[in-house]
This record gives sequence, C-alpha cells and structure tokens, in this order.
Amino acid sequence: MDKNRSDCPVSCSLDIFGDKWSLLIIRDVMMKGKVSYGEFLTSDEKIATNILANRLSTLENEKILVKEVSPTNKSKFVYSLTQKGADLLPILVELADWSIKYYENTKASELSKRISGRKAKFLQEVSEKLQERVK
Amino acid sequence: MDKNRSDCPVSCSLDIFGDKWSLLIIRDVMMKGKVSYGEFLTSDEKIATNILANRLSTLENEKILVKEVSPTNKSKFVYSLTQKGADLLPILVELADWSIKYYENTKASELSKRISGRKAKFLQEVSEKLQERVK
DNA sequence: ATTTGTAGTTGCAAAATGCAAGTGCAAATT
DNA sequence: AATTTGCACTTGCATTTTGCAACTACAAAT
Repeated sequence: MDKNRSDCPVSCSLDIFGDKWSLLIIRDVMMKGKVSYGEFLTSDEKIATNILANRLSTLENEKILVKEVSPTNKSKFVYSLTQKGADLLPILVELADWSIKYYENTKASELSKRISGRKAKFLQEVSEKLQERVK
Repeated sequence: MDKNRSDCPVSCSLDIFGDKWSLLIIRDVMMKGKVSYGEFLTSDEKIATNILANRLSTLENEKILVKEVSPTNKSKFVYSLTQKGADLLPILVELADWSIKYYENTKASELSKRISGRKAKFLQEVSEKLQERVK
C-alpha cells in the first residue's frame, strides 16, 4: 500500500495520475460530457481497452470517479466525477493554457486563447456546472 | 517526429511531460534551486540515472530547460529554466494544491495549506523570483 | 601518476504499454 | 426459445519503458 515515492504534494499527485492517459479520461468526463467506457474509447488519442479499464479502476479506487449502473439502461455503466475529481479542473486548465501559449498559433485555437485570457472566469463557470453533477 | 496523439492542448502537454518524473525535475529547479545532474539525483523520490539523463535531454530538446557549462566550474553543467519552463509554475502549484487538499492533514502540512490559501499571491511572488533567472 | 568529482552510458531483468482477439452477460431481435 | 447485438471488459503476446547495478569518460585536484 506504500505507493508514495515521497511526501511532496507534487510527487503525490503524480503518483496517482502522472501518466499519459488518466487526465485525458478526466478531461473527457469534465469537458466532453462522456460517461461510459465506450465513449472514452472514441477519443482522438485512441486509448487501448486494457489501459482504459486499468485507469478507470485506479480512478475509481482513488475516489476520483464513481461507477454506477446507468439509470436509463440497466446493463450499462456510467462514470461520474466526485468532488475530488472535479477539483482536478484547475490542473487541466493550466495544462491546456501552457500548451496553447507555446504550441497553438493557428486560427482554430483563437477560441481557446480567448478562454485562456479569461481563465478565472472560465474556471468559475465550468466549476459551477460541474457542481450540479458531482457524486 | 509525429509525437502528438491529438491536437488537444491537454493531450499535447501530457505528450511532453505526462510521466512520473519530468515535473519533479522542474520542481527541483523551480522550488529547490537545484541546477545539476548530481543535485537532481539526491531528491527523495530516487530517480534512476538513466531516466534522469533521458528526461533532461527531452526537457532540453523541448526548450523547457537549457544546459550550460557552469560559470564557476568549467567541468560542471548547470541547467536553468527558460520562460517556457518557468511558465510550468501554475501547473506545479495546482498539482500541489490538489494533493494538499486531499492527502495532507498533518501538522507538517500547515505551512503548505497556508500557501495554498493565498495561491494567487504565492504564484506571483515565485514567478517574479523566477524571472530573474530565466534564460 | 593517481584519485576525485561530475555526468553520464550500458546491460539486463521487470514492469507497463499497445494491439488483436476472445469472453461474459443482459437486452433486443427473430 | 434461440440467436444476435451492444457493452464492458479480459487475455495473450510482442514491444517499449523503467529500475537497478555496474561501468565509462573526462577534466580537475592531489
């Protein structure tokens, strides 16, 4: 059970989701409204099925996501964010902001640049919306 | 050369430093004033020498760090942050903040909790200090 | 000429990842 | 009632990355 490499808070965060996939699943739930295994598989980055299952299980164990039977379809599962998961939003915003600043200079990214210029407001707006569906 | 899994800015950031070690090196430069290979090796998380060499090389290629001969010792190298590297500060702060919120409830973390309560101010202060030594 | 300090590289075993195919099970279809 | 479909995985296997220990290179100090 000793999974922490040190007691540094940065290191502890990375111990949980310091990989190329975990935060993309969170992004999908948070920003794209995805809720199911099948939906996560359709993202552009093409996560492998075993890796997805593994990460969902980790995120569930860490109480970042909760897995429940779909209310509309009894043979389907839906994943949703806990408050702990919703609180990852500022991290995602900063990751995106940095990338936009240094890598995106195309027309297509003008929207995201405007968002990034009003970061505090954007954060608050999204955060409020997330509140309505945290478990 | 096609290292980007998608054009999502979150994904692009993770393509570069989405692993358990890269951001710890940045933390060491940024928060602990470490500058050399030998100093990075002494951190609590115990990075392996080959991984450290590999990550330093990636961070240098991405122009997040610059490597120069030490002005005081001609047979030593020093690494320093570029502006692009210094701009990773908000990401580190949010990673730490999240971890502090959900994992640290001991006396020892009272300091970091106070910092996290004055995040904007802390960010500005550290950021100003970093400006003096970006390359 | 030898030792020390610094920054790596190399070899190899173990773990994580990627990919394709297969499984289990409930619901819908025939 | 039997078969097919949809969904959520699991499994097997090859490739890649990581971790660990030992070794190398080279300049400076002794």
